[in-house]
Amino acid sequence: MNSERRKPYPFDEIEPKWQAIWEERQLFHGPNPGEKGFDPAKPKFYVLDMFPYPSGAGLHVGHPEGYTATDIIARHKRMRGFNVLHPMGWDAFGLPAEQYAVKSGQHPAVTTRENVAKFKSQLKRIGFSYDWQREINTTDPRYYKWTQWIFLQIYNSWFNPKTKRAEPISTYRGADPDSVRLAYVAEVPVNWCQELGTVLANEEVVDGKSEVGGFPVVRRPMRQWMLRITAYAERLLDGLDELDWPEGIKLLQRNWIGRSEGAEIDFNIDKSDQKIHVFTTRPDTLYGGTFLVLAPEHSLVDLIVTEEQWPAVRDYRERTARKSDLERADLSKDKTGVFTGAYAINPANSKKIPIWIADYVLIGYGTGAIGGVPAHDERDLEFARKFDLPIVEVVQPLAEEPALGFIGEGIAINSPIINGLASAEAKRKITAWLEERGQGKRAINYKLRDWLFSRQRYWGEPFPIIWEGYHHHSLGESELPVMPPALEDYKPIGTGEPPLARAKEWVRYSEKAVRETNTMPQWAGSCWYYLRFCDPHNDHRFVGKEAERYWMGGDKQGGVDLYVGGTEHAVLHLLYARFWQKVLFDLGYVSKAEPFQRLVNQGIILGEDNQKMSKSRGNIVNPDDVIEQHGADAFRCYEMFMGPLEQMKPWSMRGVEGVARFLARVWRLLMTENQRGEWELSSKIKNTDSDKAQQKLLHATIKKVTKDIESFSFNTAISQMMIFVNAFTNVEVIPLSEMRSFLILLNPFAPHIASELWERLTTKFTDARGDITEQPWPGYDERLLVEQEVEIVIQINGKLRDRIKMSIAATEEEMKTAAIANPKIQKLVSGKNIGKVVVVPKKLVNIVVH
RNA sequence: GCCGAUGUGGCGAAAUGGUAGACGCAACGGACUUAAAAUCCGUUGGGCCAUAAGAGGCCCGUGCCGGUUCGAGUCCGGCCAUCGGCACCA
Repeated sequence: MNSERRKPYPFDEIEPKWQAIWEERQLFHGPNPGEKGFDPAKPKFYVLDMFPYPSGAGLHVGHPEGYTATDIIARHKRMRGFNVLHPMGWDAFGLPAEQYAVKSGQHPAVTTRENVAKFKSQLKRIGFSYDWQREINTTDPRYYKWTQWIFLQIYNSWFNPKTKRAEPISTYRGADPDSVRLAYVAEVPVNWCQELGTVLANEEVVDGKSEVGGFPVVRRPMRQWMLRITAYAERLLDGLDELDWPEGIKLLQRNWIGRSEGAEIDFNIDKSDQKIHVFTTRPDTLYGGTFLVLAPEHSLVDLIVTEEQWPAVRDYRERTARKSDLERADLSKDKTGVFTGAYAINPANSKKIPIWIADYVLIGYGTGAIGGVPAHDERDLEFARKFDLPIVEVVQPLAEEPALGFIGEGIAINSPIINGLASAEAKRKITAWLEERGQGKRAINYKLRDWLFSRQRYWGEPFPIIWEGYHHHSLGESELPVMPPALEDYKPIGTGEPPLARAKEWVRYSEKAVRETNTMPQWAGSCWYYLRFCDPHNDHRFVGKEAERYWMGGDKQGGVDLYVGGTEHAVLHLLYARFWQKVLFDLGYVSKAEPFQRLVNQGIILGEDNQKMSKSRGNIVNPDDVIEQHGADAFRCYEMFMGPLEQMKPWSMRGVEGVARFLARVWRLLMTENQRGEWELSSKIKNTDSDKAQQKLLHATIKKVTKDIESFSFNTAISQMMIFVNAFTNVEVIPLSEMRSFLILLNPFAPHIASELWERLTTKFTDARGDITEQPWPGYDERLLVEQEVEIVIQINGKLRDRIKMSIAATEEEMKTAAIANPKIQKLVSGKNIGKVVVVPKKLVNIVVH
């Protein structure tokens, strides 16, 4: 006897069978315009998953959560007559493959190929209906050729502040085009990670440590490629309003962009021609400005510091430079700083105020200089108290509270020009006053920084750039793709020079020119992959015009109609991709300014212990094991049945079993086991009419499942299907057409079992043709859902007291009369005064008594 | 510190301002079986009353406190807790 427990239904046979059929018939290929099989009458629907980084660990249960949701939508939309684009690919440049290469000497491409193969087989095993003809891989030269090409478009563009659009650099009339390109080189303080041997984007640094690996990150000035994303700050912010995204994600992006309105004020320096520009959101507090603070790295420091103060300033700057971001941001520590010896003139009252440097002022925000207003800013107050600087109150709070330390809006005091004005008015007036005198202007500031776009890594896209001395030039389109050289050693050099610099032959481009040796960050490939999916094999263009217009165009709905993925990309990928899309839009290459019309985030799946899954906790669930035991359909359905998609929720193996039982019940509803232990179609299935109650249940089920799919309530859709199946256990006759309709509803969730049962029905009955995937989605008849009799709830003062059955047609008056006449109610209200009686038709009667 | 999300049985969760706990898990009881598994049937928020039994009845209950309403898990105000994001952003 086989010791292995018998499978409750033969998912291990039918799942591979249907996966092979789908592949062989290429059922899920969505044709492009002009392609064979393209039907222009069908509306398009582009449903996209965030493509994975194919790590060596393989798929975890978090990936298929979003993927199952999009698969349900994709299968549903196809059955509703849409031409569906549902692709999958690989975001395969990245650190793990490179680090493995450093250790093993194996080329990252080999590791990547293996990992992709594993991921792909795992995804296929779950039965996702991807159009595999459109598979892409960001590390494929045929793909990154176009990533490099897009970089060249960015490099060869500038942002025209008049039109607020990117334009070809040839339209720039200034002297130095290199100073305005959207891709430029700058010597900037960057996040340098010694351990990784590379610089990182702000977005890749978490709590002063690298997001990958958790290694310390320090600030260090280096020459790097930057993308001028700040030029798009306003448009990136405004564009959010029109998007159908979770408000929380929009907010994260808004906060990341961090728009502040205020003024830039020019302070003259005593005994110097230099001016210090200061950004403030509170120009109304100018009279309270009793000192200035520059960031230690501020370029004016060298010019204004007095001889006497120079040693202290130099010392302080050195100490600051050594600090990691984490140390510098440590709020618990005291404020530190050094007096420069120089003084500025407060333009409001012409008073001389001292200029300090302090590391609580950041070089990266605003102008890297602030006006210290200690009475109305916590940090300035702390600083002033520590160094005994004067404090002047200039805002009177409206409520009874002390003015000192008050940071809200109130009434201006001790400020001759604006005394008595409310803060908002005071801001306007003082800004206008400054503007008249050429001492300042209205200004908007963003937290968003330009995007540090170069990395000192091997496993990334090389830049299509060459250098002649200190001048960079772009390579021609015909020279793409620029492929990385073969290397023996992938290790970072450690000095900040990229590993590509080792390939001396490759670096030498010509007599005079050398290649850029930095590579692009991992985000580059994912910034435009959704475009490539529209036309993945095009050798002449990054995406064909017609294909782009068809899939990414459209009127109200546009671009990717539905994008599903985790919140971890809220400010990284999703911001970068929007930025590239806008540049390409400005240059006329794409139809829409926004790539992702609708975004849905799936929640994190926790381990059974309610903790985040991790190797160290040993609570990781491997999808392969689940599929082995319960089948892909059960796996899919469980992932959807766990709870609302967006919500964080713990895994439960018991829960999987429950859903597996449901699918087994579906199987046994239509199949019985004969003497020889073979499954055959149940003889109870008859091609006859269903009874009233069954009909009603079916139509209620169609309605609920349809609506729930549309609203992403997959868990309740499955509940409804369970109710449907439960109603048919132990019935004598199983009506064929009801089962047909039910299988269609089940198909997006559990496509293998639905396909198999459909096929088995079709071999015996001739009422339908073709595979289940070709069937149209069933409609429902609202009239069948209407009850003849409804249960009316009777409440007294809002409390449930009794229920009665009444005809659906009962009038409000009849309901009221029946409720009051009810003996139980009579007993309860006797001796009391009946007041208002609220009647909700078909639902309830509430009697108010006192 | 600021911003956001979430709080409902033993557990995952359902509930257009109108019967709280659908559906599933777990648990318990029963049928089938030599036995177990599987399957099927039933019970299952808490407390109290009642009864030979079967019914039946009452009170409390959606994090806490208040409010609006005939009626609040749902709306409003204030708190608490958990999770996530940002964090000296001038």
